[in-house]
Amino acid sequence: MTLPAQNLLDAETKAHEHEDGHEAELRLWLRLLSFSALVESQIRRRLREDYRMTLPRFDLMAQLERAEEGMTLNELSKRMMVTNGNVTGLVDRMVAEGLVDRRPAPKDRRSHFVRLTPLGRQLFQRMAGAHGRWLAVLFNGLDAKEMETMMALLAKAKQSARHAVARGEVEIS
Amino acid sequence: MTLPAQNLLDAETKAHEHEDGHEAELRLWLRLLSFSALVESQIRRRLREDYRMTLPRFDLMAQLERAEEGMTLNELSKRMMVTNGNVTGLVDRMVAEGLVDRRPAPKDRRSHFVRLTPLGRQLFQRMAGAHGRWLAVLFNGLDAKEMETMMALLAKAKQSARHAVARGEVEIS
DNA sequence: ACCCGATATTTCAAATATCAAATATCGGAG
DNA sequence: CTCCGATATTTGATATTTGAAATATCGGGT
Repeated sequence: MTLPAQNLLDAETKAHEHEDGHEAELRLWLRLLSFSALVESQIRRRLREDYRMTLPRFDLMAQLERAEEGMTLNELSKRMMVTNGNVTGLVDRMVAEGLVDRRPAPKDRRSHFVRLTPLGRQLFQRMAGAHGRWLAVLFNGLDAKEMETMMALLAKAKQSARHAVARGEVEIS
Repeated sequence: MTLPAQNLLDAETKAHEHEDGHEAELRLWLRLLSFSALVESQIRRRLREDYRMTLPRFDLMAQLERAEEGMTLNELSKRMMVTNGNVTGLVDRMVAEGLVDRRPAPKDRRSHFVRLTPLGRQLFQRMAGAHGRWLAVLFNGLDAKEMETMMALLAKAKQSARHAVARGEVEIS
């Protein structure tokens, strides 16, 4: 049996080094979020000012750029990691603007292929060049080796998160 | 005067080693985005399922948690890196739910302080614990040293981006 | 052929987000 | 004190986003 004094000490120690227990993960996550919000706001602003383009539309076009024949809405929504309904609305507006077109899939009457129109492709190419240059400026403070390290760590982190999700471990309270 | 053949070679070389020129930055940025989207979607889901809470509301509460007396809408919007109008709407809804309260600032009649209600504070504390545990599971694959490295690199990257923004370098086409 | 669970998309309501314009107040220069 | 540029917030229009439900089609088993 432990003495009352010992119990108090345990509790205090625990509360101190605990305070939550996962400080490092939280700080890392918050820092990642604030960095990406900063970069994103800049890209958003430049796209708007220089090309009258929104970031979601640009992202969608970027997905389509390498798919000559286009891809289904489903594949788009998976790659963009957004919901189906979201992509439907985005595509609707972009079709109206002539940036992409929708056509029935040949084999499967449930699905539609979306692809860049020549206009969309042409516009995207101009934007992509500028986008790359903006990123280069924003990441200017990192050298090649640091970027490589960060790539590797992000890959590892992503793997980790994927596994946790697949195993349903995030459910553990 | 260069020969036609030389011109062709130049153009080809340029196009090849160029192709954009900033591949590393782009890949790093995309990887960071996909990782954060993955983590975010998990946190969003757990908040909804376990606490009927949305991520924006949780983020707002997290900002208020350490400010006993609350803070102005302006400070909130800066910290959350979202627009003023966005915060106005969020606070409106959260006041209606009794999670936060709004009161006039004592000195400055333009501004209002927002702070957690006792109910909001109590709820946030439960959620924050779970949130930390979710993050710990998601980041499980990184050891302490790797997290530290990533923290440092993100700090450096953020500095870099800040400087670029401050100097208006992102404007360079 | 018919049923049925799975897949692809759309629809709908509500929330979130941006941007621009409007409103209110502040605080200092003259 | 008054004007005026700066600051704090709200408002309104529109776009984006989610989550859930509805619709349509697929494809295998019977």
